[in-house]
Amino acid sequence: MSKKVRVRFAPSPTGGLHLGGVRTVLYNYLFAKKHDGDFLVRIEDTDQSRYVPGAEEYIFDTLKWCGLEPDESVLHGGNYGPYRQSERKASHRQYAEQLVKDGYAYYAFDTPEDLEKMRQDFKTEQNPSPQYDHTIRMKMRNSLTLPPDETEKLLAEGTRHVIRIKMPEHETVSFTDMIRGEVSFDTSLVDDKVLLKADGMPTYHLAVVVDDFLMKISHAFRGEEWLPSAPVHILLWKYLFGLENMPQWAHFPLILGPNGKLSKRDGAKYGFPVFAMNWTDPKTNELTEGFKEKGFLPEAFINLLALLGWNDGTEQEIFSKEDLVEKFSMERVHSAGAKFDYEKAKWFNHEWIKKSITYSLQPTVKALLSQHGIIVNNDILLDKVIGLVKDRCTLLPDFVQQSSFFFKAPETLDVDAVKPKWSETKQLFFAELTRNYELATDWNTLTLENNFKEIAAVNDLKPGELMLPFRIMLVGGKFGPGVFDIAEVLGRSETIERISKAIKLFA
RNA sequence: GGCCCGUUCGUCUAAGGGCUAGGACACCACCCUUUCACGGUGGUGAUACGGGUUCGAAUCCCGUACGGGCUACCA
Repeated sequence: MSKKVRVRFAPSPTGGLHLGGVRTVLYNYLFAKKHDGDFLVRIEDTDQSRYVPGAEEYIFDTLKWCGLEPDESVLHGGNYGPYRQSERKASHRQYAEQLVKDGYAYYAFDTPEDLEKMRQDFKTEQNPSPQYDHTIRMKMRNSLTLPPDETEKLLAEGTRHVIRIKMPEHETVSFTDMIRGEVSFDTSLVDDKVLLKADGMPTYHLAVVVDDFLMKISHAFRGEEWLPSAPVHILLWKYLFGLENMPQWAHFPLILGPNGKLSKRDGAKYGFPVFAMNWTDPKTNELTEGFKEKGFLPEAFINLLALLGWNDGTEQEIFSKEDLVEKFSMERVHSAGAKFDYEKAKWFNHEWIKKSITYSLQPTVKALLSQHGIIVNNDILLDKVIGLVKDRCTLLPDFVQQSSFFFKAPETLDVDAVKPKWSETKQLFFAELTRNYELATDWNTLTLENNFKEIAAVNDLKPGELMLPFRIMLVGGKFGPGVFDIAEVLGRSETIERISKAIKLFA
């Protein structure tokens, strides 16, 4: 039941899942599946003040859409719950107390005002943001500076306090990152991070270590922004559970926007989505567009995300989820950040639409068309249409423009494209074509085209000059598949009707 | 400021001491197509800079510059 590889993804329910977040899940998922391990999701909801209602559900919806459903989570059960960090409160406190007892941590009674004062007092030009570290902890109000009986008294009275880790003064902490190799830190430069907050909730630092231990996590992967706090986590593992039980770490590079770190704002600013799915912040009512709603296929989305910072060493770029599981390797993940390129993202989607089987696109296209007032009940027809137009659709909504005219005569025709070159002979040609099509024994692309060209030849007209008008008659504009293909799908009566109506319009 | 991570075409990247630094997106040209696309062929375009090590460096080492992250009782 418990497998060798257990990885977990731990989002905080404070907003939508952006590109970097989804890529982190993806890589976690791929690694777990590749090694036939378990993929867990734990929710980091220990910060009540930043908790956003609905965000947790949103996260699971996103995972579902991407096809990255966890084996164990709040929703999926399992043997290592609870999967909401806030539900582990008691257990976390106990570990923090243990650290104090062992001399690796201490109680601190400083109020927020005290901390603010400290930052002001010790601020210099060389050090604009002084930390609560070994150089100043002996100047603060904590169980290191207070006499033991006073500490006891304060605790007994229920004075608000936190528990901080006591960073060693001069030690080098190092670990091997699966992507970066050996990374080391001087502990004297790291501050005494809060482990347990005044409200009894653990901070991420304590929670990630305790939970990973309890959940028997073998590999812990997260974004590069966590690298600076890694020494704290390494030390906690050493103090609490032993380094030999510590998971292997990997820190993924960041995904960058056009101007540095990719932000929510970049989406609106540069016109591309940054979240997997639409996310409306209930606090501000601000909408951040999603790839799903923009018209991306989930397969394309995870494909493009996977390739943003990883490749298999060959020239292959299109990977299905199964391919990715098979080919993925942590060693080939880049260490440098990758700038997101929307043009390339769209290319991936285009490739996936082209390679999609027509019937798999049916429900999506049907829904899209019905949003535009076109109800399709002929699946065979729809299938033909999708097959005809999918090569020219980059985003899913392109299907609307590319295929509505098959189901509904165009409301306006691009008359200007025809009129300047319209003539009596051309009008006569189309009248004759109509009669011919009415009587044609076969109704297929080939016959339609042959008859068309024959009549043109008889009337001493170049087919080329007639194709555009014909297209405008059927489609309304200068786009779409081959005209005779369109006519075939449209059927005899519809084709003839559109020609007749248009002739009057052009005259 | 300090600490950490990073630096190959505009962008994503290949090449982990050895032939003209390869591919993809985008862009340009041509072909195909009497629409728009798809497709095909070709083109422009990169090893941040300076030192080492070496017969030989994009690749290893050092420095500089630049970019990013962290520096909360947020994750």
